Amino acid sequence: MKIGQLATATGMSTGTIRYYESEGVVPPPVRTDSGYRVYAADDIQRLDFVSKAKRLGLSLREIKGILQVHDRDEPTRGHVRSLMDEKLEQIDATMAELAELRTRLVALRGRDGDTEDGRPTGGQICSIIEDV
Amino acid sequence: MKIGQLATATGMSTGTIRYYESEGVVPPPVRTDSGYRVYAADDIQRLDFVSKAKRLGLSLREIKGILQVHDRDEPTRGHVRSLMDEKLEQIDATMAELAELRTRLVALRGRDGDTEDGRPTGGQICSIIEDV
DNA sequence: ATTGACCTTGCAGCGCACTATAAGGTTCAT
DNA sequence: ATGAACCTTATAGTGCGCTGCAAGGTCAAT
Repeated sequence: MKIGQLATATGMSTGTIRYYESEGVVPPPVRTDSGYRVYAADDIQRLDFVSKAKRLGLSLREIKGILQVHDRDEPTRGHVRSLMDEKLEQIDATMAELAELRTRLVALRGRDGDTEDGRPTGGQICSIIEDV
Repeated sequence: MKIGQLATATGMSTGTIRYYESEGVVPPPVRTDSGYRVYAADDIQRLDFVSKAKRLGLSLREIKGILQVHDRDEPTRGHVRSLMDEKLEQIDATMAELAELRTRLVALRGRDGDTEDGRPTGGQICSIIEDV
């Protein structure tokens, strides 16, 4: 299988696959005499794994980490579980931040600090933002 | 006031202020004969405005937009309100996405697809991720 | 006159995950 | 033999908001 076919099979671009190789996410494949990359069916699975992990919000760096554990023939489950715990914490933190921001925005949005024509007083730029 | 004093007054770095100038967020100030930037008290207020707007999650581009409205001597309130409405929509969308991701992560995390030692079967890399 | 603290410019680099482009080589069918 | 479709590499650019550096100019005090 050449890189174009692998790209079609996985829904990625050839550029992305080469980029993953440069980042060590996929190993350098065998080459033909003329230098073309040659892939095996395993590589489809590996790239599908990358796609799925990405959809779960894991970064390339994190995915590379999981794959390295796997490539060392160590079990990945524990590693992945703690990664997911981290992700969950991050998600909760982000959601809390967003919720707070939302509250602030809603409160400010409804305020009526400026004059009738929407112009603030006293040289302000926009009291909705400035009176925090 | 020279740029260092303005930086101290606003809690920004001189680099940031020069960057803002290059991006049109603050206008090019008057210069001394030797080329030093000279600022007025107004500029502190403008930069404080930028800080506050950033803390509300507005991008520099959006902040620049508000300031341009203000610099044209038009009222900013309506503009800022609709910007905030956009932000609120974005926040809600992001939070919904995160909530869904969270649900998926929690569900997957607790699963028990791999064998006793945390190793998946059938050549998989990590069934927690792959069995989606 | 020299030190030290400030100021100037322009340009490069960060992290992230790619995408795009140029300039060339290969393979296969016609 | 020619063309299309594929492949190769290296390099640069994207968006965001800065930060850091080098190489020099200025200003005030000593």
